[in-house]
Amino acid sequence: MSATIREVATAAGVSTATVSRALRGLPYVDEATRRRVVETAQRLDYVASPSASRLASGRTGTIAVLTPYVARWFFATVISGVAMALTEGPLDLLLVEVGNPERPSTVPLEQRLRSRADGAVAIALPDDHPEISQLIEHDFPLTVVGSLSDRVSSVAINDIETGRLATQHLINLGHRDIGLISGATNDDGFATQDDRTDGYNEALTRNGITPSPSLTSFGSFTREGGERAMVELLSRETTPTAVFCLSDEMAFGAIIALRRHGLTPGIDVALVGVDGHPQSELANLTTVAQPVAEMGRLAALALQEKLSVGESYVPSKQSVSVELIVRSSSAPPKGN
Amino acid sequence: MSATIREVATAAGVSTATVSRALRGLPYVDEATRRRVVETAQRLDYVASPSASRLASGRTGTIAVLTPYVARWFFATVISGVAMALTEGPLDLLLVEVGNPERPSTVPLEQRLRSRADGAVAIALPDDHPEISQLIEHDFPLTVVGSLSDRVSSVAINDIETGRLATQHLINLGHRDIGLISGATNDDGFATQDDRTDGYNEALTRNGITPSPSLTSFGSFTREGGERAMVELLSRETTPTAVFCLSDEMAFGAIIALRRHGLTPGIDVALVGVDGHPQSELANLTTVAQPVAEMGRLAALALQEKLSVGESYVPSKQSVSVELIVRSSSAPPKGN
DNA sequence: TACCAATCAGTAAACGCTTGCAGGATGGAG
DNA sequence: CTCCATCCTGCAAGCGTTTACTGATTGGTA
Repeated sequence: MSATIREVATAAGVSTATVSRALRGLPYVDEATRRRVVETAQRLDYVASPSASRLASGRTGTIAVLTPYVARWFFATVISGVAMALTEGPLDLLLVEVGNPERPSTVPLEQRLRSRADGAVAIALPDDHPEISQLIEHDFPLTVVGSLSDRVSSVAINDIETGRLATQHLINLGHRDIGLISGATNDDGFATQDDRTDGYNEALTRNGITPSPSLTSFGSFTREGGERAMVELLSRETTPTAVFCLSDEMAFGAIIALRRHGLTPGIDVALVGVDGHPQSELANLTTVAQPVAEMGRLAALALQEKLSVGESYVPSKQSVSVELIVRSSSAPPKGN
Repeated sequence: MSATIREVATAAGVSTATVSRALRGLPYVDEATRRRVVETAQRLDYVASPSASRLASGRTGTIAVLTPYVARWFFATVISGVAMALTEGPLDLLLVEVGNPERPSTVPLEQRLRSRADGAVAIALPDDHPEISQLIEHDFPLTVVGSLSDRVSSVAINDIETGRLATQHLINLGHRDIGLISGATNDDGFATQDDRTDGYNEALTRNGITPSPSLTSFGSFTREGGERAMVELLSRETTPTAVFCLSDEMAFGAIIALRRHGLTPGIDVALVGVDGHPQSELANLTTVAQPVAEMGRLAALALQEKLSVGESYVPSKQSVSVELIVRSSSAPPKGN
């Protein structure tokens, strides 16, 4: 195999303790000795065995990313943000699928992470998700992105404001019958969804419009779902002149549905999404953009902070700002 | 902390060796003993320390995914395919950024992986990429997806056929001046790109059309790049009536560029992409679709096969089939 | 009945680091 | 010149598993 610390020690004429200290930049090592050790290690192509140092030190030097999906844009982009933050240091990134309803896991999350990662950042998983909650109770260092939390550090946009912003934009354009394409129909605590919906309702109410449940449908945050949801809205008694989609991907689906019905987004039905998805420009989609990669980076940094501070760490809530990007999918209603 | 194997052993009234064997399902342990051990382990909430078993066994139970990008659709989707294959077993997935020109790494890849993963699957990295090549020379178990290789197992589409298919489609529609939006301008061995280009040239030649370098531009496989490349093509002396884009994302950029110039894809300029990107439907983009997630899954399976077989493993080349999906972005030239 | 193969279980030696502890220099202060 | 704090280094005890080996049963066979 590869050289061991003992071989390096022998070759450099020191003890393994000194090699260990020298290579990790610990104090109390003579500069000349350190140079000699480093040089020897290089010459022997020595790299410390992670398993051995993990076992001995109790630290794993890896952080886990917990995500329900890895290929969907939002999730993949957060992951890349985390990766970005990590490549600065020597930390490993362990990818763990969690909370994907289609592929439930058999082993409890806490057990899958124990002695395997020093901490984790969870993507779009609320802190009351069963597995996440369990993790927190075990005092597993955690940071969440995509939802705010009182229990652990979190990075997210203000979802209420986001909903308000998008809806107000449509109202300003003159729309009154504003539909909503939401996510999951079962209301099991998906805060993001609830908050955006609250913002939507708030904006309506504030402008003297009574929210109507008949203008809401659900698209499970997927393109296909968005398509179905739009079709459904189009088949309701009163059809909206504008629709607020809780994600760009659902908005993409909505666009496709409109097209199928011979309708044009922005002409026949105004559309606003959320995300700032790369393809929103292509789709001419008005959207409330969030700095997704940056959110991942911030979450990773917060986690590292927590890991280095230890016990006395105080959870922080970072709320990053969104930006309304207006494109031709949102325009005044036909009459105007 | 958590229970150790010794505590379980004591509690179950056996030796640690027996616990180890019982829990891992090894033979030569009495069924009654095994049950007792398993039950005890469960009761004590025991989970074997990965570091310890890795150190003792020499196996890491981890496979690394090497990728230049984690957020781009193709890469993210391959990763998800790998993850899919891994969740069947107890393997960890280590995510490693490699070969992203914008963020070069300081430590040699081989050292970053040594004793850290049992094997790796590399995404869209040719087997003659410096770091990958070095890995292969060190006999590090590797599988590549996105390019075929003679040195290690690989999963990919037939890129030549892909180029031919797309180009022939355009020719069949009646086009003669068929442009090409390729990837990187510097020809450092990106086989995928070269092969698709070969297929393009072949199709042209076979139909009596002489390929002209003045109809090629480069978009670095990004949307922005595709946009620039299209703008450039539109400014050439003879402008193509159709353009073959080596990726859907570049085609998206091309569409945007066309729109800026008041041109309509499929009417003024026919467009074909490669990938089967989820948003290709939204963009009405004709594309040569590849089963990306499946490719990731196959690569992961091949790697596991290699790991379990060992020395005598013979590298395999898996060529998965593509499918031309025709949409309105490709239509006969205006005159017809 | 004697013998052997197959099963089951335990002992203890790795695996390759980290780190508490202690000892030897060294140099400045008193 | 003595004393002490500081710096440097080595010793050796873990860290928690895995896995040869060895030994003890057991049951089948000749």
